[in-house]
Amino acid sequence: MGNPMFSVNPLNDFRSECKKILKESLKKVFPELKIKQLTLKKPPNIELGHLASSICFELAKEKNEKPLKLAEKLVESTDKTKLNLIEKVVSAGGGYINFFADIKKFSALTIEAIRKLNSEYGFVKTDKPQKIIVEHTSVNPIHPIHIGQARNSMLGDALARILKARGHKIYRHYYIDDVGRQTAVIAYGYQKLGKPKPEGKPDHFIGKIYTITSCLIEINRLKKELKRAKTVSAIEEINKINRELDGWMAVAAELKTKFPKLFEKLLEKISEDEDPENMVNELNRRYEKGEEEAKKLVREVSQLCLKGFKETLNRAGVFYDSWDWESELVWSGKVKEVLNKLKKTPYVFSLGGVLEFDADKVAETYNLKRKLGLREDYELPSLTLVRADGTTLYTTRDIAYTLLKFQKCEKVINVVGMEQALAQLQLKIALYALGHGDLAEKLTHFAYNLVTLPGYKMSSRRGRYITFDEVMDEAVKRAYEEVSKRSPQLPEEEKKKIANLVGIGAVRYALVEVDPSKPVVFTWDRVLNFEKNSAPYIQYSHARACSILRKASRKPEKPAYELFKEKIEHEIIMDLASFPDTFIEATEYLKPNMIADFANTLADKFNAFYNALPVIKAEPKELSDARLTLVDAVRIVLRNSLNLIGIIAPERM
RNA sequence: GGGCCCGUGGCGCAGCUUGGAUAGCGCGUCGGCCUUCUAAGCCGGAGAUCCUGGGUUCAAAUCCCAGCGGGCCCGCCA
Repeated sequence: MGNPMFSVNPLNDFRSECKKILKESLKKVFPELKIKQLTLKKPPNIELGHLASSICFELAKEKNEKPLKLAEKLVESTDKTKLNLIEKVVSAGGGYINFFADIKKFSALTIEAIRKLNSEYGFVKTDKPQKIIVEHTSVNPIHPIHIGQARNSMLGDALARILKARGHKIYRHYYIDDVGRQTAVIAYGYQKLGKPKPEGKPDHFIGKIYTITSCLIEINRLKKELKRAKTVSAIEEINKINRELDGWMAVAAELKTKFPKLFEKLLEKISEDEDPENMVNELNRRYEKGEEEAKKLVREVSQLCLKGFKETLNRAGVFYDSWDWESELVWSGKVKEVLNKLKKTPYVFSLGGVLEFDADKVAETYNLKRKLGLREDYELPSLTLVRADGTTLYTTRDIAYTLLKFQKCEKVINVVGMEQALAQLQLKIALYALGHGDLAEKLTHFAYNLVTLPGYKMSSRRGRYITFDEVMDEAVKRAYEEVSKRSPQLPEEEKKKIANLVGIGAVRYALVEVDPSKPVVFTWDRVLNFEKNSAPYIQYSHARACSILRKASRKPEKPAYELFKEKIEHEIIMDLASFPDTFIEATEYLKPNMIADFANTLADKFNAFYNALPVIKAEPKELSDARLTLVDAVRIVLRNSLNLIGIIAPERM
């Protein structure tokens, strides 16, 4: 047969051989049987075998025989002369067929593949590479990125990394939402303050102004509404407004204590205006129209904020290929164009001066409900496309943006919070209405759940959030203390470098490790976890592997893999061989958390191995050599898997 | 009211797409291990109606139906 010297997917090689052998046996025992797809799984315990088939359970009924009897027959009829990677085949349990790998050959195949492919091991290339845009983060440039939004960045960046490793051409896009009322609010406040030079990090500075301005405008608006309600004595409405007002007054009090100077100044300046809310709306209208003065103002604020974002994201290891301004879509007429096309369809209607899009009708007409996973009797809400004052809404502009994205790629992945699921669905349906059903099918909403603070939701408008920056600061600080304590001999520069990649790694890991569909309650000890099931734990395992290799100070010359007799060694080899499988699955199902999980499991096993068995001093030397190659392979796979989720693997810590 | 998502030891999670052998892991807890390659570590113990009830199946944490609990959405916000 002739084994190749190395393999891109050792487990798959073994699995293929098992399937082939099993198929031949089946053919021998049941010549008339037409064999469907065989799936082999890992038994719960490696002592039972490396792969197992449960086919006999299915066959039992049809053949009217006990599963175990069938398994025994099939095992007996295997052609032992054809076994290569397989050491033996046995029947077991109630009727499983278990395959044992030949440890010597399988280890050689796996370890040599890893050491040969090195930084490419595991990253099995797709046979249909695509151009894919991953749009992620896209935080509005009105306040710093908070820890909830950081989940978006971490997931989006990890997705981009794994898809790239899979062989796709990836473009990372940041959509700058500089159009809309929220941006007008911050621009208004910034102007009222006389366009001040930022104190501290610009996005943090902007964030304070935004929250205070937004709060003051809200209070002003509610007070007016209250007055109006009182003139008509609408009791229920008065109560409702009062409750809301109380809430905002509490926010105002909070903000006043936190930022007294800024608060006082903004209060004074905003009080000069009779109707600040209208000023904001006016500014929004002027910006959409592209009036020079408005453009200059809004862009100035946005740029300031973005400067802060870039600093934060670069620090976290997140970079982009393109920063797309939403305003460009409006000014270039792309939004208008889309709107005109939509108006020509039978799905757009005018209601009280606003333009509405009848998503339900489109879904009915094109028979989309089943396809989109909705019940037939579910009525989709309509989508407002244009306000009474002629300005557009976010999703309207997003339709134009989506079409623009598809000019550059074949597939779009939007990393957007789960709470926007309906809007993302309406966007998709709008594409069908425009005759771009083909594109709609290549548009993926990668949804993730909220990060909440214990007891309450984060709210940018209320200034209640924990910033990504402060979380990273705290994590790096803690990592520094830890490194200083554990490795005082290291030079200061190196300690800082390690603290940085460990601290940030911890934060990244904490945010990708959980299934995106599950909510995360932010607690400091969760993100600052430096013990098991954390990036530092995996990084530490990697550093330990490096340390062994460093101290060995010799190349493994004659590794004798047949000397791997320990269960833990076999388990590690199996894990290492499985990495390509895990990678492919994580990529195809868009599950970056699988990678985190894999790395953690491998680190666990490696630490158990580290503790139980000597490497450098193992006897005979051929075993020591074999273990050295195993350690080297673990080192490579830990590093590769960490890199996939944007975490750096240090050689010392 | 309707839609989407989640529900696994005291707490936090994995497993569910593709049903299969004793349901994995972390925190906490109890007890051990630094004169041997970094103790950010390792080993062992205690601890589970896999939300409930039906159904499908030789086999259900996993698939289907109904219900319960929690979150999110249903805006001329994003």
